[in-house]
Amino acid sequence: MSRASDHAYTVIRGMILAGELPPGAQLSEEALALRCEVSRTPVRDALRRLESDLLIRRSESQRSFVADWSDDDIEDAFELRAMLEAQAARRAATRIAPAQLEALRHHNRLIGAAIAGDLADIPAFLEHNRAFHEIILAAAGSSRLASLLTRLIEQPVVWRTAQNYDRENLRRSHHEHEELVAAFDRRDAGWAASIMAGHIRRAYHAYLDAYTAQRTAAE
Amino acid sequence: MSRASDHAYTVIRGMILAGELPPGAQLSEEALALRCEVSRTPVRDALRRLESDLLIRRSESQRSFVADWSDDDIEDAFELRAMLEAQAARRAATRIAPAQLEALRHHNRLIGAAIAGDLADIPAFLEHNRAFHEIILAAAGSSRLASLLTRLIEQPVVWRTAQNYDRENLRRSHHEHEELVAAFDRRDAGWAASIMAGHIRRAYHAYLDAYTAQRTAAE
DNA sequence: GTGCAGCTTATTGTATACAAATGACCTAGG
DNA sequence: CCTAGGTCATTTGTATACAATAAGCTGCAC
Repeated sequence: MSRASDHAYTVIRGMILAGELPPGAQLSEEALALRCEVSRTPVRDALRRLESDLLIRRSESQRSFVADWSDDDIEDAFELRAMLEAQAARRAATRIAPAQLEALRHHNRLIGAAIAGDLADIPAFLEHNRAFHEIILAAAGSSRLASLLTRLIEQPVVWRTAQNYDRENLRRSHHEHEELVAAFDRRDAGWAASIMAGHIRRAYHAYLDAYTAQRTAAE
Repeated sequence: MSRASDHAYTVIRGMILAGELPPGAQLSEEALALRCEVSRTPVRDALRRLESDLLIRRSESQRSFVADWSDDDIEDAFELRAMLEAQAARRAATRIAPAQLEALRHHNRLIGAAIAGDLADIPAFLEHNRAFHEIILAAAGSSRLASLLTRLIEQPVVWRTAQNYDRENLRRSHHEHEELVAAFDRRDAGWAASIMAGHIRRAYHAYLDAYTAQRTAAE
């Protein structure tokens, strides 16, 4: 979209993801406009988009608040994501182009490289992981599915999960990607869907472990 | 939302659903503002919402067009809807309150009444059918699921389907609702999900039949 | 002390003017 | 006749002023 509106979207989204705007905080259009150095109009636009991303919720009187997620909400989000990503993998298995398959192999090789050293390169892992899943979503060839899924991925909780991955989970994730590539190579839709569902559910439990550890540590 | 913006949303949405704005038509904010007798600001707001509903698509240069749906798109929408509504039924089965169960029975009785006479009362059928599915979605207790599903239901194609239901499909729909109530009554999540998935897929084929008949008649 | 009424203030909704960008058309040159 | 370039019209983006509405607060009555 346009410059000012995009800028506002990126800035506000960044502040939410960074925790600068904590869950439950009220958002004033005027304050955000000052912060982003644009007028209220593009800020309103950005808020609507963030609301559709479920990063913001609005009260019945149209005031905006940073969404806060209960444990049930988080489980719910992972459950839906598992279902939809599995469906994406199912569709992709019979539609994926050779070039896309090669691109998957490429990104997973780089994921392997990122986690190979003594200190894992988490930003590189995240980037190639994102690209990997994006290719599958593109190969699924369903704009509706893509539209639904982008509302569930890269949300605060999901985004933070990988930050807390331990070495074992990084290795498993890399291995599951390899299995996905194998399933795509054989054009086995059921296999691809099963691996993907498990892949997301494992990520959920990895998140739970990390989150529980954090909460315990905070006490 | 607010008065003018809501009004614009309702009017534009109505024009699209009624076919007054045909698929592929370009939408000018100014023209719609005149038509709705409001300024461009609430029209822009309404267009963003309709875009998020997938009723409108925007070109890369931000111009708005009425979305047109290929046969694949339609199959895709029904497939996703079947998956998500089945998930809603699965969750609802173990969470539904006695009062909600009774409300389901109530609406399905009225559906039965609406299709009992020689001439079926389609508006009543649609209204109680909508209420029936809405109760299940509420009982599922997942705002995320609700948010995703509302983007798929009541879209042009889905909406037109019931208009073309023949007596046999109306009767089947009523019967499937009864089975859903039975599954909820037994708290059988798997059963409820299966019935719901079949319910939506049957609706898809009913749509296909009606659509094919229309196309054949048009030649 | 509690609760309600009315006012004050903060916040969002709408209209309008203007700026920027895009697309179409038309003309000039090959 | 076709293409390239530029100009003009159309359309969307942004800023700002003003209107409407909702939240919060103060003070009064009970």
